[in-house]
Amino acid sequence: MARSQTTKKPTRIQREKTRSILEAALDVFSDFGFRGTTIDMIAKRAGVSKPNILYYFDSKEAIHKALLAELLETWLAPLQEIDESGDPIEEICKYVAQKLKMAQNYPRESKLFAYEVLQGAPHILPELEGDLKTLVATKAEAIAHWVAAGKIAKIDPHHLFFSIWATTQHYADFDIQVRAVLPDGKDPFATAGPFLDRMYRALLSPDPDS
Amino acid sequence: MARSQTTKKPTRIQREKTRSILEAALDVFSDFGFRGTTIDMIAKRAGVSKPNILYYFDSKEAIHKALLAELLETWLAPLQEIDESGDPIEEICKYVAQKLKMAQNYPRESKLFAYEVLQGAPHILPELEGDLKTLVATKAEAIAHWVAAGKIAKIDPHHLFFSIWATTQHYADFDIQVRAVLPDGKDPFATAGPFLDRMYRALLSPDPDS
DNA sequence: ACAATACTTGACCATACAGTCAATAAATTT
DNA sequence: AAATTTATTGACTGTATGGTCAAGTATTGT
Repeated sequence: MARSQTTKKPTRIQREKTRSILEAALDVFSDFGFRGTTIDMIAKRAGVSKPNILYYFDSKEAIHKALLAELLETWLAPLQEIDESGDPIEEICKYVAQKLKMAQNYPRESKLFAYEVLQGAPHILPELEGDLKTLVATKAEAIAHWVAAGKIAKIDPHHLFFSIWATTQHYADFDIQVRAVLPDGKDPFATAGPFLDRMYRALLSPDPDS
Repeated sequence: MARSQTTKKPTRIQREKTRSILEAALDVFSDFGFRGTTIDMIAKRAGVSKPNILYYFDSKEAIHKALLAELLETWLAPLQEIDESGDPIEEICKYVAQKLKMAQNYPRESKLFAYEVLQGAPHILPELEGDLKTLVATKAEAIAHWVAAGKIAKIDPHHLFFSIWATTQHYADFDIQVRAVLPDGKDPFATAGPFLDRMYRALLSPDPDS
């Protein structure tokens, strides 16, 4: 029995099944949350039996953890790309655009993350207080330099990031509300792009007097 | 047996108990979500037995619905106050400040709402597509007038609301993440206030050329 | 004081669900 | 093709939990 994490190298079937289970689990977890999801839902979605799922993962929680671990890497990638030597406003706007695209193309990941944080981040609090905090601190430093050099307006870098995360992920996490409120036929993402671009350019443009 | 919604007028005990149960339920639901909450948790929190809870409410779902119904009223109140005849930028900034204060003082309500919408708004979708949509349409109209009159910059009113909801509620819903990332000793709400005020003033200030 | 009504809860029931196990089937190795 | 290892699942177990019930206690009205 090569159940879940043995030290052996995975077979072809193991790799494929693991992937398809994670894929199905992401579907279900992002819709119903951890507690709202049953292993049977994941099994049905993946087209296998429940014991088969538990042959590849030790528990429901193990699947959840695996998803979150994968998630964090891709989720933070765009932030790393912010380049202090580039043009400040273009760098930030590029980041905003990237985050919005991610909300559009990876809404399941966004919602999984939202559930986790709402819950109090039981699984990823250490990562938030560790990797994320230091990464943000570094980038906040860069932005502080831009401010000090008068290249952008005097704004708090941390709250800048919070506002970007909030405004972009909102379109994934609160998708139902956005579509309920928006006039019929108006595409959320297509119209959000220009709005956010304009908002951050206005916010960051340095004061005339300085 | 005067179980839950009979047509009789409620006794003193009924009013008090109902309130204390809802209070306890808000605590627990906002922390663990609907599925993550058990009636026993609510009972323990409220200091009564489980059957006693079910004496006042027909089901766990009934408690949840009651909370959401209450919530929506208070939640939308600040939006109604936006006054087209007032100063545009001051009206919007007042709204932002009010929403931020609500996130600070009523984080449980914010999280309850977040869970509900993440879930796909199973209980309040009708209200979102009805009351909320029309209210937003009205206020969006007012903002469109301000834009047309050149009093504020050309921005999409709907996305303006989305960004305000996102940025303010973020501090309640993602509280754990905000505190994990923010440098020690820096108060989230105290520092968010000025940031958001500045952001929306920058966004809304009319272009010099127009 | 007495009755009637409102309130409270321990014990219970039925179901849902995470996780196990033994027995079978499919791959893979020899 | 036999042996071995890997994969698969039906049937099962134990527990958690939403909800009921009957039997008691407090409160209120007269």
